[in-house]
This record gives sequence, structure tokens and C-alpha cells, in this order.
Amino acid sequence: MWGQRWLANLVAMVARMSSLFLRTLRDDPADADLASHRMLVRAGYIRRVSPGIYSWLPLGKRILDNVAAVVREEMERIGGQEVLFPALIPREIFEASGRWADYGDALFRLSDRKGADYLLAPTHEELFTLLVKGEYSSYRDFPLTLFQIQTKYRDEARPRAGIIRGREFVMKDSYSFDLDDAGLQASYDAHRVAYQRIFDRLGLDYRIAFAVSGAMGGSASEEFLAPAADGEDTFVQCENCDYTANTEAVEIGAPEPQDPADHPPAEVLDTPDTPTIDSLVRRLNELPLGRPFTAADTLKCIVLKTRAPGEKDWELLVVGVPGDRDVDLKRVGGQLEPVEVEQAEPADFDAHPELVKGYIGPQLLASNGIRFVVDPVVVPGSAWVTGANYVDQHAAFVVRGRDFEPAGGLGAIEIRDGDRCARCGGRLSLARGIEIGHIFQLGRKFTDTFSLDAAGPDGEAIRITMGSYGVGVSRAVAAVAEQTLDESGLCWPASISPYDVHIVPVGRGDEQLRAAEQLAGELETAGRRVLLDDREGSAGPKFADADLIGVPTIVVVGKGLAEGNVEVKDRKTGERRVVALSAVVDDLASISS
RNA sequence: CGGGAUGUAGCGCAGCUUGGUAGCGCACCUCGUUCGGGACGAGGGGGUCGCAGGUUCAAAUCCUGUCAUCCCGACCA
Repeated sequence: MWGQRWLANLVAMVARMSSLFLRTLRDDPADADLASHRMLVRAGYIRRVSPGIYSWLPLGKRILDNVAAVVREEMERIGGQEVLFPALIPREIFEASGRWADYGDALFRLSDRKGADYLLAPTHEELFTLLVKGEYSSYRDFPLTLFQIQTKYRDEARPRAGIIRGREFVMKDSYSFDLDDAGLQASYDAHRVAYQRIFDRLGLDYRIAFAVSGAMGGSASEEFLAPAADGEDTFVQCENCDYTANTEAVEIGAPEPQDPADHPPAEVLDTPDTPTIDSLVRRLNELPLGRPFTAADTLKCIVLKTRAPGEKDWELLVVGVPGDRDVDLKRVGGQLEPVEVEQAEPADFDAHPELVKGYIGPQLLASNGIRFVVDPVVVPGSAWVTGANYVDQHAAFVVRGRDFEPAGGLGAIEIRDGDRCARCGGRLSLARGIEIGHIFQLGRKFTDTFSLDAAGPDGEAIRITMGSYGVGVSRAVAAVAEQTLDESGLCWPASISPYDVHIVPVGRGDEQLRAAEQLAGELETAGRRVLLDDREGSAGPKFADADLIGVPTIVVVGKGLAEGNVEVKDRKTGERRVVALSAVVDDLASISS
């Protein structure tokens, strides 16, 4: 009898739920709080093995492969050629680029039986660069785009959200190799189009946002973000123009510069016991200054410290921002990268007694040799209430360009809903999303490291310039799930669904099952991928599982069969239509797959 | 790395305060009834209670240590 079941599967080519390796869960897993994570586990697509490490079950594997297939097609459409590098890489290669050290704890390191060090690759710039260097040497060989779809390993400090931030994940990464900047721009533009096609085909709602390039270095950089309430990345969108940016990279509009002559001369005030903005504002409004003051009239000097890569010592950096705004360390870090940034600690204040905590003002900083910058909203000619660098003293009408001169501007304030767009002055709004792709112009960072040159027509060496482009393939599965699911379960777009049609026979007799089996066979013959629920049992669990699994079209073969009819249900809209059994194949052919 | 919480059957949980040899729901197996939105009855299988040590006649329960996991933050394509 075991053989019979196996034989039936083989003959019909239909996936039968009676033998599908699947167990759906009625209860939510306790360790999942993101909707997509819960549903992917409940519906039997993935199972957790360890934090941030997941197994893909048959349904999940099909989704993953389908997403990868879309990515592969679009990469090939722009001339990308697929390769596959090892995930296990010897230390020397990452040592050469400096990333054995730079990557820090995020790198999985291991050693072989001889004690030689290896790593599990978090990304593959080195190998791509070295491969091209080994094979190509003439300007005639370029441009070139290579890509791979591969498992990456990053020892995240805190994996979360199931498959969205794992320690092991599947990524498509590609690299373009060009002779000059114009070529790089063309390769970048091609990838941008390819990514739009990919995410369109995946049925994702997405935005393209200006971004910082992260640990990779490089210049032009854009992220593809799938808006999701529970997403990890925050970005801003202009409500007036199309400006979209990651909050780490956003530039906001600054007010017009003012004329310093419009402000009275700076005046030192006695402000006892006012180390905080709140207490200062209260005191200011008690003084006879002729006008009310708010936190936005004060200039807050935040002490940070920075450390350049490879340096041991930290250097202080004071940032001036309006008193009603917080400093966004991520945003600062994004702009200063690869320089590290941290908030100053008590020990740093101890080492600099001239920094009077709570009463720091910009007037003396330059003369003390401390680097001072302001957020661009602190425009030239603007007047502020600041610390006077003595305990219990502040100064009013301190004017930029007259009483102090910052060493530069640094977008440091935490972006708020309602901040103004730097492009058009429109209102910016904040939203959250899942980063599903990132493209950026890497430049010559790695080609310099590995001396990747091509001989030009005149025999002179041309240093190759690179672009780097990533799609989170496994993450995209979660992003699609997150954007499309509902309270009943998953709801896949036809382009990546594990099956096209889910057939549910219900009824006590054999007729429905037999009719369903025949229909399944006909649909398979017509090129549809069919999942048949041939399990015994009542209708309720079958319907619930069908909704949970999320195949876009569900065909119920039930009581209508007596009249020769079945019911065709659209998973997404819930719409049900009665269709003659004999017409189902044609009917479904009219729905695009 | 800081803060909070949790480890008991495949999944979700109770039991712990007040020690007495482990239970509920789902899932799984058998039989019967049911059969269009997570059915019912009867029977059954499955757990060294995270791990180690200690206290005790006796430890899931008390004590010490340790490991792991989850959430928030720091960090991070």
C-alpha cells in the first residue's frame, strides 16, 4: 500500500497533501512576533534551527526558488553572468582587504584541522575582484557584470524577525566592472532597472531611497525598501515631490540664512541650576528679555567622539543642534562612516574640564582645539541661547558667523514628521520598511586593494571601477509575505506562489476526490502547478489550511459537483465563483499566472 | 554588551508560592460516528521537567552555578 501512494504521485505529477512534508500549526509559535514570521512557521514553510538560522521545508523551498528564478532572469536580462563562489573562504583573502579585522564580531571564523583560519563569507567583493583579475586583463574584456545567488553568513548581534534578519541568509550579489565612471554609471542604471523589474514581478510595494553605503564604502547608493509597519529601517518620503531617503542619509531643508546685524549683541545671563533644556527655558521666560523662549531657541551642544579606522584614540566632536531636537547617532554614523562615532562618556568629560556639562557653548570650543560642527538647520546669522561655558551661566543672542564659527555642517538631528524636504520644501513623513535591495557605486576600493587593472588601447593600465548590488532573496520572501498576508494566512502573488492552484475536494463520497484528481491532472497537463488536498477529514481544516498556505487560486470540489460545478475562490479577494467542472482549465487559463 | 522575561511531549501552555514520582489543548496512532469553514466518543503512544552540583527519606518544585532562548536597547547589507 505504501508503494501505491508513491506510484500515484509519480503518475499524476500532482503534489498531494496526503504525502506532502507539511504540518501546519494552529497555534502561533511563541518566539515569533512579526506576522510574516508567524505565518511562515504556522503554514509550514520554515522551521527554526537556531537563532537566525532556518530550515526551508518543501513549500518554503519552492517560494525561495521561485524568487531566485525571478532574480536570475532579470539579472541575465541585463547581461549578468551567474557564478558561484564558496561560502568557506581562507583568512588570507579577507586579510588582504583588511576586512578580517574590520568586520569584527559579525564574521563567522573557524579553523581547519591544521589550525588554518577560515571564515564563512558575509559578502564576496574580494572573490569577485580576484576572479576577474585572474581571468581578464584587456580593456576589450570590459564592461562585465557577474552575479551569484548564495548563502551568506553574518553573526548578527541580534537576529530577529525570523528570516528577515538571519545569521544565514540567501542573497543575490552582483558586481559590475567598468573602465571608467561613465561605464559604472551605466552599469548602475542597468541594475536599477533590473531591480525595479524584479520587485515589480514579486508583487512588492517598494520605494527607492537614497542611502549611505555602509561598511562597503563607495559613493552613489540607493536602497530598495518594502514599506512595512514592522520593518526595521526608517525612511522619509516627501509628500510633495518624489524624494525618498533612508533616515541615515536624508538631507532636510534648512531655513534661509539671516543677517547677523538683525540680532542684539550677545549677552551673558545668570541661569542658576539650569543644566537641562527644560530648566533653561523655564528660567529664560522669567528673565526680562522682552520675548518668550522655547526649546527651539536654544542651541544644545552634544559631545560625541569619533575614531578613524585603524586609529586607537578617540577624538572629541561637539555637535550643535536646536534644543528641541535629539541627535540621531545612526544618522551621524552613516555620514561619517567609516569613522566610528559614539556618545562621550563621563571619563571624556573628566578629561576635558573646559566642557562644563549642561553649560557648554560654542564660543570657546575652537580656541580649545575641540572640533565643533552644527546641524545645517543652525544657519549662518541665526541667534541662539547657548551655554556660556561656566556653571550656571548661559548666553543669549549668540549668533553663528558673529559669535562663533563652526568647523562645518553635519546632519545630526533626528528627523521628525513634518521636517521640510531639501528638494522642494514639502513636508517629509516618516515610514518604516524592509530593505530588500541595495545598489551602490563601490568605485575602486577593492580594485585598488587587489590592483585590478586592464591594459588600455595605448598599453597604459586602467584601474577598473566597480559597482555592488544586492538583493536579499530569503528576506524578499518574508517581505512579500509581510505585505500580502491577512488574518487567515499567507497570500502569495502568482509569480512566486509554490503552486498555481490548490484543489480542495470536500464531501463524504469518493466522487469529489476522483473529480478533483482528474481536474488536477488536467491542470498539470495545461501547465499549472497543482496542490491537491487529498487528505481524509472534514472540510474545516482543509479550508483553513488552504487559506493559511496562501496559493492564489483555490478550487473547491464539493456539493456543486452533482450539477457538474466547482467553486473557484480567489485567495486574495475572497471572491468565489461557480464554474462548470469542464470549464475550469480554460477558466483558469484566463487568469494570468 | 546593558535592561526585562522564559526554559516542562513536535507546537502552545499549566503545575513551582506550600517538595510526595508530571498534566491540559493542538498534533500523532486505532476503532466507530461525522463530513462546506479548525467535529464527537472511546482507547493509545510520546517528556532523563535546559544542564551540573547541593539540601532532603523524597526535587519540575527549594539553594548555588551554568547554558540556552525570546523581547527592548546598543550594534548591524
